[in-house]
Amino acid sequence: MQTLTKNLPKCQQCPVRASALFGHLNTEMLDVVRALRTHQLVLEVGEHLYHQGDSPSKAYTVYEGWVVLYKNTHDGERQIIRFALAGEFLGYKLGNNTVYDHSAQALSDVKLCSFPISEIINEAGKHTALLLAIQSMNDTTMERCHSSITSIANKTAEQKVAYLFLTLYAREQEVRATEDNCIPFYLTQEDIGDALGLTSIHVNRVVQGLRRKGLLSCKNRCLSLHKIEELIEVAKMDRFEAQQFNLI
Amino acid sequence: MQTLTKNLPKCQQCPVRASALFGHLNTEMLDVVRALRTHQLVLEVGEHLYHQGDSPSKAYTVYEGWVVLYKNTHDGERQIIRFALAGEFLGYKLGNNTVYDHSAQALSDVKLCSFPISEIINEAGKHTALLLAIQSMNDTTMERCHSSITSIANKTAEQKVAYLFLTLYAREQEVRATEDNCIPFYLTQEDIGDALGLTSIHVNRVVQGLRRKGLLSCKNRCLSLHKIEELIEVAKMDRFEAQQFNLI
DNA sequence: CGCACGTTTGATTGCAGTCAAGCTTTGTGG
DNA sequence: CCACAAAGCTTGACTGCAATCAAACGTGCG
Repeated sequence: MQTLTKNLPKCQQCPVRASALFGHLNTEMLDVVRALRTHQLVLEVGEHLYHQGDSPSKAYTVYEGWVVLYKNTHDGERQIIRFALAGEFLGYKLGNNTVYDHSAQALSDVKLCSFPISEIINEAGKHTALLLAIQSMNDTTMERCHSSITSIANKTAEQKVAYLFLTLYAREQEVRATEDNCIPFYLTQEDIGDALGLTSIHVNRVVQGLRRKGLLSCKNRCLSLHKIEELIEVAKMDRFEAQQFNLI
Repeated sequence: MQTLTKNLPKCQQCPVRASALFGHLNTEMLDVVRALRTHQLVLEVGEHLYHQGDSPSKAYTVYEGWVVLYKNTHDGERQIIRFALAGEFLGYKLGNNTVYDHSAQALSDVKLCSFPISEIINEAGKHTALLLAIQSMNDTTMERCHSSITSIANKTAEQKVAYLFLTLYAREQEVRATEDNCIPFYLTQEDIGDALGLTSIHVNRVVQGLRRKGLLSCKNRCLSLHKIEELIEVAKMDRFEAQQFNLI
């Protein structure tokens, strides 16, 4: 893990700002936030940002790359809780005697902006706008969690996989609109399985099925969705949710 | 839904205070909170507190009874997100153009304390202690959500059911310690199925299995766990989590 | 080149869903 | 207070989706 403290990029020109935590803060508030950002972190693929059981002291926004959050399970496997993409907020948890219930690991090379939690709290007390921004980010994460539960508990393997692809695709498109409807994709089939409660073998069969139907292609760490509408149908994603993700 | 505005119980003598959102606030802060609580609500079994799609304006703490939070699924069923027991906080979500992603319904007769969200925000800006209390409640809910995902995705039906029973039992014990290790239990087997992604028929078989092993009994809306240690083993609940729930 | 990691294929197994029907409890109205 | 309906629980037979086991194939990297 490498730490950068000099020549940090300006928040106002931040490429992920629009979709990031602090997206809808005004210029003045942005200065407050920037003052909190003490440094940037660089992680290589596979490196951990924190481990389950660590005491939290910093929160982070992903500047570039993908981070996976996971819990260790009873049988020595891992359950992936969520994927944090560019612009997203993670690690925010109050620290007195509490510890992280999950680990955070880099899925690609990752760059993060780092904020001391105690100072965030401090500033949030002074600026309602910041408080609202954080709470609103929290709400989004919570809703994603709810959708995750719903998906994992009630859908077939094909529906789950299609759903996951659609949501990752939509979230990635939001930060970096690509003309060729292709996004960088850092997950192995094992990762997908660990996120959805499936074996990588079954994920493989399902992904092949989706490919054969011409709905998507996925090679060279790059995912293309060819028929969004049909995928939404396959995933049994409801219209409201599809709209929230800007898919229709 | 009935609204009470007079002779509201004092927060300082609140039976659920210790485990409630505002449990670790000092007396002074408690007065601030009480001032926010404009009224109490009374719901009968089956009544809704709010529906998926409603705009949030109030947050609530459960004063007595059980509330179920659920999402409608693509196939017309429902996925239960969580159960809110006495002392818990729900409905807290920022309101500008956003709507609830789930519904809240009374599982028993329920009494709630009601707080305008905008005023909570206001006061949280003035009192860091309140901000921390809310954030800490948020963290707990989030962690429960993570555990839910892990349980639903990776456990067998028997493990999931045992796990759910243990957690509900522990949470209920926390507010009202019962000498006869028996808690009021408001769930049907259908509810359990909807929470865990199982059919009620399969839940039935599993519950019978646990009964036959002498691990628990459940009749007359009353649940007793006879062998906690063994249930923890069956549920594959890890020691750390069991400790968090005060089960060991 | 060879190893490690990820993907692919096939055969078999088993957990939980589905369908169908009977039983028990609860609660409501005559 | 009884009758009957509705809701919830229980049982059995059968089915199917996804796990498991086993092994081969690609591919990128040291």
